[in-house]
Amino acid sequence: MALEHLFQGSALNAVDAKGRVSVPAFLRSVIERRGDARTITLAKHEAFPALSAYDPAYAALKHAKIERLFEKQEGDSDAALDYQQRNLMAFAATEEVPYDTSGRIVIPPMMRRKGEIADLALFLGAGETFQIWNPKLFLAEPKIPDDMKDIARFRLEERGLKL
Amino acid sequence: MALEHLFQGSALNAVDAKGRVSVPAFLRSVIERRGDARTITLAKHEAFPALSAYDPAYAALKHAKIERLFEKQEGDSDAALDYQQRNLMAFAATEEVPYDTSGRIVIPPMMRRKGEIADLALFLGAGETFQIWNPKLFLAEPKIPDDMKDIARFRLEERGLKL
DNA sequence: CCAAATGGCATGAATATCCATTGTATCCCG
DNA sequence: CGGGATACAATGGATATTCATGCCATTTGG
Repeated sequence: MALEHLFQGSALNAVDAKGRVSVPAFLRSVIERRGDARTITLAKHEAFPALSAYDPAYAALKHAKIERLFEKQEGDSDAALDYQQRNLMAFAATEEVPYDTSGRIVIPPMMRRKGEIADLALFLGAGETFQIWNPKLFLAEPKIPDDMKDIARFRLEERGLKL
Repeated sequence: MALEHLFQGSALNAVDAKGRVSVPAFLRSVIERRGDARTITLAKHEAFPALSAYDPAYAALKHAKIERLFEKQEGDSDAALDYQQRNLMAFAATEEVPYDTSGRIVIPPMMRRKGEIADLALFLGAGETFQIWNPKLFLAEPKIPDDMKDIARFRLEERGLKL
């Protein structure tokens, strides 16, 4: 059980007033190699103030992971509740959005709020999934090691922004 | 689970103004024997002021290791955070670049900065991966034994450079 | 009928692809 | 054993494509 193509790399793109943003081409190419879809599922990240994003192929894998975890925990007192919550988290709390011919998505208002996305979106490959951050929050996040933050610093600098 | 073909040997190639550099043919042949890809993933080396480089086959191996480790630790209090950090380190902090028909890659600006690569690139086979150094930094690195540095000295001399 | 959302097009910059030249190691035949 | 010929590798430069993004047109829903 493993996905063949992995998301990697980073990019910083502009979010316009309508919440539209280009998904970097190198991430789209992974989606299109994994399947023939042109959609992205967005979710609040479990651990960070950011969005987690993935394609339909990963959604199936995610489901399998939840099932497996449940089997492992079976018998634990709160396993059933945990299982329900994970499923809701994975499916109710997500939104699927298509990207257009030029590779742009509209971040739905709820997700924009949950991920605290403003006018810049930092895309980070994370293997099976990728993440979308407000670069400001990424730099402020204590759980992110400092040398990782260099990615954001570099991408901002590249655009002539410093923050 | 081990890769059959290993990177070995050394070479010193020129980096042009656009950041283009030829990947030595003997390294490319290993990549192409491991899989059918023609891309290289670049990362900052964990211990040295240099770049670590590998092919998609090795990236998949790395991904599998991270997943297995997580499944083993699942339930531990900080397993989830550890997992997230490992994934970001392995995938967000790296960049995948294709090489063209003549075997050249463009070192992305961020990697060029992280690896402190100037106008010469020293390629060193390291088994499962290979490294790309600024030869000047290689010679200056205290953790590298002197007889290893003879490789760089020889390659420089070969080009009529001394440093 | 208006406001907002969506899809399509234009542009400038960044990127990739192609072609040409040079150098070097190898091979073959004299 | 020597010398030329040949193939491959590395590199420089020019051209062609692609990407991100602003702008405008069309649609949709209230």
